[in-house]
Amino acid sequence: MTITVPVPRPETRWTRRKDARPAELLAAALDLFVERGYAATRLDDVARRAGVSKGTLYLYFESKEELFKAVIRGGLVPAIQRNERLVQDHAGTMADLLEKIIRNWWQDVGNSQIGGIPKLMFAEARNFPDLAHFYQQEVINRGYKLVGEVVELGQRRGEFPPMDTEHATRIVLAPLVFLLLWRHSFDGCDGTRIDPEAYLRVHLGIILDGLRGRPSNEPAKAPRTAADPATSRR
Amino acid sequence: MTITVPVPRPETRWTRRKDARPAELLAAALDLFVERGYAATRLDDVARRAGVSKGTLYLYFESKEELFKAVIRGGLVPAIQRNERLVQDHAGTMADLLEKIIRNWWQDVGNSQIGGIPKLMFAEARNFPDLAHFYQQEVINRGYKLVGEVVELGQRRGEFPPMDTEHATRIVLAPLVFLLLWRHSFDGCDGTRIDPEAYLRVHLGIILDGLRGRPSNEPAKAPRTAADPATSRR
Amino acid sequence: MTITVPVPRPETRWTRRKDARPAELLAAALDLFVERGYAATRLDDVARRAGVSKGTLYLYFESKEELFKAVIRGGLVPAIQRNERLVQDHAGTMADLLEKIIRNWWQDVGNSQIGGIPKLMFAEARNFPDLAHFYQQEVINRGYKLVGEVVELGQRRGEFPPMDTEHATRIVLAPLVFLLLWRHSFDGCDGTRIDPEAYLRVHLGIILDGLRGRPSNEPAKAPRTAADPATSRR
Amino acid sequence: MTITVPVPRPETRWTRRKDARPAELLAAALDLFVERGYAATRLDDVARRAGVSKGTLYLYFESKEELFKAVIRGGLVPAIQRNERLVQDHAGTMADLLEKIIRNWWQDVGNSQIGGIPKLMFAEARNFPDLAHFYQQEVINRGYKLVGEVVELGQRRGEFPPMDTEHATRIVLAPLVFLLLWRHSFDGCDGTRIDPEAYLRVHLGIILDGLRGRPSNEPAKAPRTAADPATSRR
DNA sequence: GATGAATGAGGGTTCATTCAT
DNA sequence: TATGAATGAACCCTCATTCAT
Repeated sequence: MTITVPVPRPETRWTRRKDARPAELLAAALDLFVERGYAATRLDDVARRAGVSKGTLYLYFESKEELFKAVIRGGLVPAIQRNERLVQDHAGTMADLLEKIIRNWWQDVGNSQIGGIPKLMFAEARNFPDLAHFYQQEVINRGYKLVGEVVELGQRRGEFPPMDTEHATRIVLAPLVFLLLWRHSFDGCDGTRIDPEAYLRVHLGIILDGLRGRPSNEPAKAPRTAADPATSRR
Repeated sequence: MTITVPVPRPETRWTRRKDARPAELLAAALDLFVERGYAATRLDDVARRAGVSKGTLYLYFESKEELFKAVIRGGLVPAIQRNERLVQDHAGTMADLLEKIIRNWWQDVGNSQIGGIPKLMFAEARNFPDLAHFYQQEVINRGYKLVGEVVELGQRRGEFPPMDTEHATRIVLAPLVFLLLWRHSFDGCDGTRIDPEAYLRVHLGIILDGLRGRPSNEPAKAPRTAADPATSRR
Repeated sequence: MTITVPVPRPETRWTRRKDARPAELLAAALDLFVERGYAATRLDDVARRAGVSKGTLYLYFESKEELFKAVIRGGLVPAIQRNERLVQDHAGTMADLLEKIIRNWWQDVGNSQIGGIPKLMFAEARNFPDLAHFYQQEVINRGYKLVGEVVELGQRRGEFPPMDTEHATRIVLAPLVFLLLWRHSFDGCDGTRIDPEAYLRVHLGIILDGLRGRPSNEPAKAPRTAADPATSRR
Repeated sequence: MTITVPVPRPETRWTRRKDARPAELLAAALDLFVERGYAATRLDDVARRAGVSKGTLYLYFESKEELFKAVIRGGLVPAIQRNERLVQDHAGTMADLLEKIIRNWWQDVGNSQIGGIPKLMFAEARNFPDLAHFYQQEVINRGYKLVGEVVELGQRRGEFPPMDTEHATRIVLAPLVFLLLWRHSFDGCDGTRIDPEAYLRVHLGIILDGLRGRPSNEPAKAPRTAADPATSRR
């Protein structure tokens, strides 16, 4: 019915195809929400950043709250799904799997703006109970289950000793969450900047072997020289 | 307008020595800031909760921002100081010291309202750079240094293997921060509730020995009270 | 962008002869204006109800105000004209004529949506002076003159006693206007619903007996169909 | 508790006692609502007319809708009550009573701004169902009952002939309502202005002669010469 | 002629802040 | 010191109107 002719459209402000708008708006909103928080973000600014007028926002989102929800919904689930597939297909050790998951997750989430969503969610969970519920179902619980399965499988295989898997899973996840929060709050604020690669490497090392290290023969971790992680653990 | 009869009224609301006021106001403000976040907290509510009128707030704090800063400033420093003294006086193993610190900290911070401050600070750090700076100096860095010294000393004494102490310290702290954030956001929201005691115990266990546990013969760590974790985990 | 294939599509929505459009739009607008009032009616809704897009409205009406005026203008004049002809052609008593007029008018106006126009006009007269002027000229004055002539003729013929015809005419009309307003506002709102037939019958009875006086024992007025009112009133 | 000293207060803008404010605000709101209708009335204007800022409105009324409701509530009920008492205490004929009621009502309502409320209510009843309900209960039904009792008593006493009292009551009231609406809409718009006194006199004459029937030969009503109404009916 | 995405002025509402008492 | 009425800037949201397609 509608035929898009290859004529180069002069890109007037409101000739942009409707399909692109929501994504642009969500991107702008994500930026600002992450940067300033929910309340401090003015829809005027979101609109301006997306290059549209304020009213246009309301063609696509019913309210600020709905916009917020849409940002949350679109943001993290895909990254989780990727790792869910990874877990199903993985063949090697659980330690390797954990490393891969962490690496993936950092690539997908840590380096992009959506990594700022958890900060938002922690801040606003009590103000938006239904949204918190949604987030817990779709992000937290799925991520938790994902890692939990790895931990549990590791135990069953004898790779990890028996333990309280529920809490152990949380301990595995906590430093990842912390890193995200840090990056979107204090990081660089005082000159201090956490190097994510190194931080994650150490996290993995500690998770696997603890501060006291593996009494076995090989060195758990070379402090700060940042040996090739693949080497340091084989 | 209101005529104060010269009868000595020893305990009316507004006869209270003014010294108590700031603390009452800060307590009320803390409650609400923690519960709702900075922007969503109305000074009206703070005043009402403190049992004063809105105008009175301005006798003690120049603005909402100043009130917020005062809340943050007053919040965590004392808890840190306690542990700083603990480190200086400690005699036993670093593992024991770590356990004590965590326990203290949970007692002081985890169970009180001030435990909600980190959530606030993460959320608002980018909106209040100077406050973030203060918080980083007075809370984060001091807490970091505190734990960092323990880790480092553990290494020098040979209790811990050599490692990247800076990141290791963060990995030790991250689950503590996470627990605080969780309690003031999602905890109980979905029926899921983290049991702090158990969580911290597992945390300590993992930190010290990792998921893979200590292959040697001695029990990883018997967290004070609890049954042998090996047991408790089936 | 949209390419119309030369296949003759005989009855698509937008192939309709443009002559029908204005009437459809006016009908939709009338419905909504009557239901919600001028300000609360959104052009979006008018367009949707007429099955066109919002922009199309502006092909036919310069503005919301013009649309409103068109609705009002088109509304009642035909009904008035019908009765004007009736008066000219009538042969019998004035009482009969009055009854016929009232009956006609209720048929034409009372049961249709245009009966809601007076409510609109009373509400908006002060906001649209020129429209009020038009309405007064074309509807009120003509209706007034119409009934006034009947009253006056009745007097001259001796059918009615002498009286202040101007106000008497208004008194004749007022209950008719009231009925219209009622139907489009409170009717049925509280369970109370005025039965127009009975109401009009009583009105006629009162008006006539008032105008003519009751010569004494004979039944006031037997409105066409209905059971003898004397009976119907116990 | 609060002692109002007789010192002439310099009448600063916001020293005005809180007690006076609501009435001032309601008066301003009434004026504007009546003049422009509900939607077209801006709270800014209401505030300005009352000599306060917009925010002040919200100290006294939760929303525009509540303000509207308050205007309605305060407006008409007292006038009704006055006539309710009148009915209870009345000793003479029902015709006299009706005349008094109409006269009172015009004094209380017709000449003041609150006479504009019915116009508002008819216009907005469908948009505010709960308000319509309230109005019907507190104003319409009470007024209806008031007049209905007079009519019914007149019948039982033989002063009026038997009739359908329910509708007859409405026919008595309709011209009164009409007059109010007229005054707040078209009156004077086209040069035409209804003289309330004369109009009401004629109304009464018609109603009574209709209700009582003409005793026979005496002239019902001298057209527009405005004979003393007391005379014209005895 | 018809569309519907885009606009932007305008109004209701909130709330930090002020200040006469 | 304490009050709380008053302020007014700011923000969310609506909707009549426009215009490229």
